[in-house]
Amino acid sequence: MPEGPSILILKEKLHQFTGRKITLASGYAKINFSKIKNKKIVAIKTWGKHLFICLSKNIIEIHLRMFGSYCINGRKNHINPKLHLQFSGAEINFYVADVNIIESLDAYDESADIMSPQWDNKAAKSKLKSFQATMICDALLNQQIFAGVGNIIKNEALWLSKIHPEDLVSELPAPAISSLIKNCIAYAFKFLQYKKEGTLSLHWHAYRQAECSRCSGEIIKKYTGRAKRVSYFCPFCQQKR
DNA sequence: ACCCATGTTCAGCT
DNA sequence: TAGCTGAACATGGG
Repeated sequence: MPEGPSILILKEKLHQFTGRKITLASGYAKINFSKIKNKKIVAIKTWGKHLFICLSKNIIEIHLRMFGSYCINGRKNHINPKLHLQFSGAEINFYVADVNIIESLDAYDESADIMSPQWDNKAAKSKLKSFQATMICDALLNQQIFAGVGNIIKNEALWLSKIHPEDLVSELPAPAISSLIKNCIAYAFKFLQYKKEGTLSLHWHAYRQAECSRCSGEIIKKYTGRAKRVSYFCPFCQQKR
């Protein structure tokens, strides 16, 4: 489910619950349910792939990881919710998610969130400078630099900027870095739009593609970087430097 | 039916 | 000791 844009959609869907009281909270999450029972939701926020259900005192932090899902005003049949929030005549269920109760959002720097109006290009460039020996495919997935970027955005942004996923940060000239950051943000918002339309996969240029939509050459699938995450790229358009 | 994947943490090793 | 790697988690779609 996740990647920043999908979490933003979740936030929008949960907006209707602001001001509402959690009448009952349950699930197999290892949290102190008494901290959220009978509490009112004051805001729904996000940072990267993290969702925050803000109460007056505490914050419920949810991360959907790879397999997480949710159901608003409904339940899945054969799976127990990690977190079930009951309201008068409404409910929210989260499945297979990481759930924590935290005290503040201080640890989350909004200027590193690719979907935030606070996003800061210069800060990202400056952080990248301390990752010279890191492959760009890994740097893009670093949530401290690009919170919200996942494997789809990574692959598409690299393709758009014609950068090889295994290039080291040190090998990339400044204009390439600028282009990559620009495309990253721009594509994240395209992702948001396509996801809402239900047309996300129709717009992929590299991710899970067989053929490059620019040169018609073969797209390579390779496990790259420290994280050994899949990169899809066109070896012709995205030449190694 | 099997394989794979929009993610991250952490134990355990060198 | 610090840095790295693979395991672990766990579901659903192709």
